Formats: sequence, structure tokens, C-alpha cells
Amino acid sequence: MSETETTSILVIDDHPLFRKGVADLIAMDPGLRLVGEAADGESGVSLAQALAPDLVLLDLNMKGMDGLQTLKVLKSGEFDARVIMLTVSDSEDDVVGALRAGADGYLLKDMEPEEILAQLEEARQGRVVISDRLTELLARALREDSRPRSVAESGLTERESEILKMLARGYSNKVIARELDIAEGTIKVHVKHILKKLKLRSRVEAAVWAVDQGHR
Amino acid sequence: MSETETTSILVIDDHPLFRKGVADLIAMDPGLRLVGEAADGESGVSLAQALAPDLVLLDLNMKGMDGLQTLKVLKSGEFDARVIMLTVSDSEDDVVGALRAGADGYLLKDMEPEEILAQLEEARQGRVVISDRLTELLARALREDSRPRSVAESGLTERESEILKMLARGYSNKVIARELDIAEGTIKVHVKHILKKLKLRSRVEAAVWAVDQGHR
DNA sequence: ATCGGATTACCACCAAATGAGTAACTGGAG
DNA sequence: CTCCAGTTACTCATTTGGTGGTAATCCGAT
Repeated sequence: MSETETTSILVIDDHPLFRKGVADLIAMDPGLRLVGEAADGESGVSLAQALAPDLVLLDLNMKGMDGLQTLKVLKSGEFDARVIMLTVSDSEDDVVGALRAGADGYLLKDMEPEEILAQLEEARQGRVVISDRLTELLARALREDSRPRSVAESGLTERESEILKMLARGYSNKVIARELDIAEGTIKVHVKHILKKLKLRSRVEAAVWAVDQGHR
Repeated sequence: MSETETTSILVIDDHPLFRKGVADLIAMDPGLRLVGEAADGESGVSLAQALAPDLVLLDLNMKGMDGLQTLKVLKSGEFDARVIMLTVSDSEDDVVGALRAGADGYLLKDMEPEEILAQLEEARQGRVVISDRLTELLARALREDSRPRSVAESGLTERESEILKMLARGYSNKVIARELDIAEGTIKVHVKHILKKLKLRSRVEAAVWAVDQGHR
């Protein structure tokens, strides 16, 4: 097996133990070859330039230049290395931020080792790999992305805005109906339309959104 | 106690027409006697001192010294007149504000005349009278009053706070269960306890409360 | 060492609330 | 006249909230 058949990998992570773990893992797969390690973003970028690895495994939480910044630098340069985030954070902000910044994958450190190897293989073939646990979160983020940012552009009618405000006070359909002196069924129709227009799935989400928006 | 069996009444309202209406109404009841009228808070207070009426009917929205201020002055002095708010405002702030300031009653101007007379009779007997329409609102205000102002004093456990945060993101029980990897039934129990501890009635109220509290 | 509480997790059952879908009527604006 | 906002009514499946339990664990006080 010639050296060009294997996938060269650079690991950037400030945790020595974790780098060791990854090194062992990579050693288990004859198709992968660890060509360098870096403990921080700066040296990671230098190494990436010097070694031109096929894949970069990048941690998010590092002291100094953090993972996201490092990612941006790596992606801004003239490397064509694929960068896979390998981190513990499953927070929406981190995941979405990394993917928006051009990450080619986002894997969680708590994945099974075999699973990680399988995903790295996928990544080498040019696939974007993402931990299963995050797909749902990702779907939500995308939905929220397309969500209107204000009542103005949400296309809500007068009546619907009025009812949304009441939702934001925690009122039930019954209470709203009594308050506006119309049938409860009508409220349900309005709420349904509000959810559709705002691309939300429940009155709770609508209430939270409205409160965030400052609709008191 | 005294020479007259009738109840003396002072009306303070900046609306001449409305004072006229009240005067006519009072004239219909032989047990009531209108002893004075005032168009603003200042003269109302003077008249109250001079006439020492049994009841004062006080409007809330008046130019100059408004109804609430007038009420406070009346209640701070050495009068023992009972003050009944008679106004159009059914807003929670007004109602709660007036009652907190010591109002002995809160009646709405859109009540039926006979109903108003009946309530004035109740008031004369020392009862606190409040328009039926407002009782629900009042109950809510009281509940909110006794509501804990922070998670700290709410007595929520770690787990409950954790779940409350998820409620504040609009998550359903099912999603929370998957996220925490415990049974959905368990989430329901936790939510029940949260509602009980926070004295709330639905997850929507809990979510709104949490967001207001800044629990992101 | 044992008792009692607090916490966490689980269960089943039931009533009410919610959300989705479909259909239809009205009144006003264009 | 047509379109739209608002209204009502009717199903249906799902979700939620409440009741009333059981049980394991941990911790502090007796």
C-alpha cells in the first residue's frame, strides 16, 4: 500500500490525552495516517500549511485562538484540506456556527471509535459528516433560519398579532376566547395560522418567540 | 349610626354627564343620598373632609390629580369614608393598583344601574364590592403576586430547572425526554412539579415566566 | 443503625387542551 | 365581482396536565 493511498490527518486539540486517543484510533485504520498534531490554533494553521493534510480534525474549545477562529483561517487560506470538527459541544450555536464557517463535518467526541473511523472514511470521500445526534438540532436550526425575524414580515393579520400577544402571556385558547368574546374554535384557527406563518410547531414556541421579540 | 338612616354619598368624577347619571341613579334609591359632587381630585378631597360622607364614588381617569392619587390622599387622612372606584378601566394594573391603595370596591361603569345600586348597598354594609367581570383578573393578579420571583426561591431541583430551561425553548415533553434520555412520563411528572412550585397553570406560562426571568 | 425526607425515575389512567384538516358564511376593500 | 380577514363548525390524533401510586438512592438526624 503506497503512501499516497492513505489519508493524511492533522489533529488540532489542546488536550494531550485526547490527541493520544485519536492517534491510537487512527493507527487502528491502515487507510489513515496521522501526519501531525497541534495543541493550539496558531501552530495548527502552520502545520496545516506545511503538511497539506487530507483531513484536519479540529477541536472547538481551545485556549488562545479557538476552534471557530482556526476553522475560519483554515478555510480562508488556499488549503483544500477538509476540516472536521471533533468536539464535545452539542450546542446549537457551536454546530451551526461551525458549519456556517465552512466545516466539512461535525463529530462528537462521545461517539463510538468505530463510528468515528467510519465517518472519517466518509469525509475522505468528500461527504459532509455529522453526528446522528445533531441532525435533529440541525433541522431545527435550518427552520429557524427561514423564520421571519419580525412581526412585520411575518404577514400576521391584526387579529393574529393580537392573539399572539395573548399567547405570550400564557393564555389558553379558552381564556383568549373569553377575552375577545369570540368562539374558542376561532382562536384555534388563528393559532393554527400563526404557527404556519411563523413556521413554528406549538403555542409554546410561539409564546417564547413573541416574548423574545419583545411583544408584551 | 346617626340621625339618618340613609347613606350619604360623594361623587368625584370629571365628567359632568356621568355625575348627572349617577345622581339620577342615587335618587332612585331612597336609602341613598347624594351629598356632594366634585369634578377633580383636589376639590373632591376638600368635600370629603367637609361632608364626611359614608361612601365616596371615585373615577380613575381624571385630569389633574388622578383617581389613584386622590384615593391615596383619601385613605391617608383621618376619614373613614369607604371609597368605591367607579370607572371604565378594566385593566389589571388599574384594578390591582386601586385595591392595593385601599379602595373598598371597584365597579365598572358599564354595569347595569340596578346592579350598581345593589353593590353600593353591599358596600355600605362594609363589604368590598368588585364587578364580576374582574374577579377572574383579580384571581390571576393574586396568584402572580404570590409567585416566586426567582428560581432560587422557587425551590426547583436541579433536574426541574434543567427541564424548565427546555420548556423555555419551546420543547415538547417528547423532545425533552429524548434529549435527557429518560421516559416521557418522567418529564410529565417534572413539569407537573414545576407548575406546582411556580404556581402556574400551563407549560406556556412556565415558558414565558422562564424567558422573562432570563433563563435561556 | 435506622428513620425520614428529598430527589429522581417510572407507571397507568383519565380529562382537558391542543393542532391539523376541511368546509362554509360574512362583510368590506379594491 | 372577487379577494381577504374574520368567523364558526365539525372531525381526528396527539399532547398536556392531574391523580395516585411504586421504587431506588442519598443524606442528615435521631
